[in-house]
Amino acid sequence: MPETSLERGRATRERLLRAAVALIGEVGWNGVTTRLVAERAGVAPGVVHYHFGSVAELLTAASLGFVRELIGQIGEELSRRPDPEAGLDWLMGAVAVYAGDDPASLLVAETYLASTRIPELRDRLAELVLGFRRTLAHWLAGHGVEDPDAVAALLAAAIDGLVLHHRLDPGLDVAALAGPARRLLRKE
Amino acid sequence: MPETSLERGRATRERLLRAAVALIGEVGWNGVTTRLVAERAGVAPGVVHYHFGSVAELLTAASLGFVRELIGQIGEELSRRPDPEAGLDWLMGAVAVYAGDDPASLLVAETYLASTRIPELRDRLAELVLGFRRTLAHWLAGHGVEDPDAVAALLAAAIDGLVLHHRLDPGLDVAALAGPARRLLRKE
DNA sequence: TGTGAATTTGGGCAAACGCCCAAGGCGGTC
DNA sequence: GACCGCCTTGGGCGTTTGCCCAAATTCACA
Repeated sequence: MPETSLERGRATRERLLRAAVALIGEVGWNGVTTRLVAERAGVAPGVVHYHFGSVAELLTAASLGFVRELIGQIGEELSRRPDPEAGLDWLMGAVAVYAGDDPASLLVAETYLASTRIPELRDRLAELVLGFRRTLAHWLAGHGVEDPDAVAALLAAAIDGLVLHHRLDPGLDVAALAGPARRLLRKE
Repeated sequence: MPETSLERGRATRERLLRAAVALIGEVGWNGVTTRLVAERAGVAPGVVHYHFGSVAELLTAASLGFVRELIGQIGEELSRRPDPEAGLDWLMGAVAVYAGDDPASLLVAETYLASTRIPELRDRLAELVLGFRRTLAHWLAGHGVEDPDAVAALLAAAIDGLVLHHRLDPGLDVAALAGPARRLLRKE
């Protein structure tokens, strides 16, 4: 299996990123240590600081990559729905699937919080969230919803908030909120 | 100023709790250390583990106390409003005041996140949030809003989500969202 | 088969961590 | 004034942390 050093390096870097994504959700942003992520990736501890300047840098890259992909997938799913009502139903259903204690939900929450302490992360995350809100607003506007920007901001915030609350109250029936949420789509 | 040992102890404990509240917002849950909180409170490091079993215990007590008071104040303010529309306006205005990077907002966010790793904290926080949602639902129901429970859940989630998003995008005009949010209050 | 650049190894370092504890105040009670 | 219980002090213990680095390894290429 011929393999150049560069390719091996790239593959190792990728393994570190994947290990970091998994661990942020499992043990939290501050729980991910040099040695832990190295062990999970199956490499020696020193490798971490060869590929990344610091642990924080690794975590930043890993979390941003994950959030970017997640947002892209949501946007794609929404664009497939025939109307905003169907989109809202799907959205609430998707949020309901995440109990709030799954690694994906936790990673997103951890990233939000960590972004308050890491300027670089905050700026990049802000771009992503802003882009998502714009996508949402554009999609709403295309279906005749009034005040699409404001409704998009409310929906985006509600989604993130629901993930947090669902964790605290697993009995919360998120999917059932789609009905009242539809009121946001109606005209004056 | 005659003062018994018990009174002095109580005062010190209170100082530690206040210092912890301030520091959680400033440096984050995991950034609060034994020595840091002791220095802020103006006491020797050993005092922390005399009054509290562990640092986590101190942080749990401090954050829960703060959130409890905050929720109580919000509920009180809402009950003073003549109708849900006015309440919503006040609520959004209050959220808008918090830029998301103030200690209070950060403390709430930190507490949410920490609660995913500390069962004791999660249970107590869940009680508080559930209570707030019930207060909100009761207030909405009293004004003839349909599906008060669902609307309360959506509003509570949106508030927390907006605090997070406002931090990422300081340009977000939260107060302006009150208009579209009113649609949630209307009858079918 | 040798050379060199990229990658990997694993131990080492200083700093910071939570928690502990013997010793020392500091009032209120006899 | 001696005692007693509560509170406070500040240093110490063992552990873990991020990051470093000289040496070893790997593989394409000469």
